[in-house]
Amino acid sequence: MNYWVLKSEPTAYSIDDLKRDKRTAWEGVRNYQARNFMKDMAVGDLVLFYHSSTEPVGVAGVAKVASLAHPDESQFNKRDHHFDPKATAEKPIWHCVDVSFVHKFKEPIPLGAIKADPNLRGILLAAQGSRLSVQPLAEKHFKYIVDELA
DNA sequence: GCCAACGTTGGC
DNA sequence: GCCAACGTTGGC
Repeated sequence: MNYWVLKSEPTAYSIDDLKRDKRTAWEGVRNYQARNFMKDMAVGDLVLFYHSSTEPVGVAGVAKVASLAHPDESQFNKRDHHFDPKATAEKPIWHCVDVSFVHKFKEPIPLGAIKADPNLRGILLAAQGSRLSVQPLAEKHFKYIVDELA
């Protein structure tokens, strides 16, 4: 079992939206590295749901991978902001997994607390210039955040 | 709103 | 295949 971080701007899609929807396709990722990580995901993998561009930025809760990667439908939709003219149904370019809601933390764990914690040294989330919206996460870091910080 | 970091594009 | 220009991300 593997662990991951998924970032989202809460104005676009928040953990409350996921709580309401229970499950959603994680569409709109348009970065090859992030896409490749989603292809590596397995059903049941656990995910930290991270809120970016908000106050405070940080981990808002836990989600779970609910499907293997499948073609991201938004790449085919001309009206969608994430439309990709180079993608075809036969040769889709972008893939996404479904994720389901697990838990929302009472208070989000601020990025600052994650950066300051020596137990989380090396976590990709705290790395300088870490813009990737889908990131792998060490099991020990996942457990520490959920068990000790949440 | 600024800007550093990073990814992508495209001319050569 | 290099690399400058450009676009995007995302913390601050």
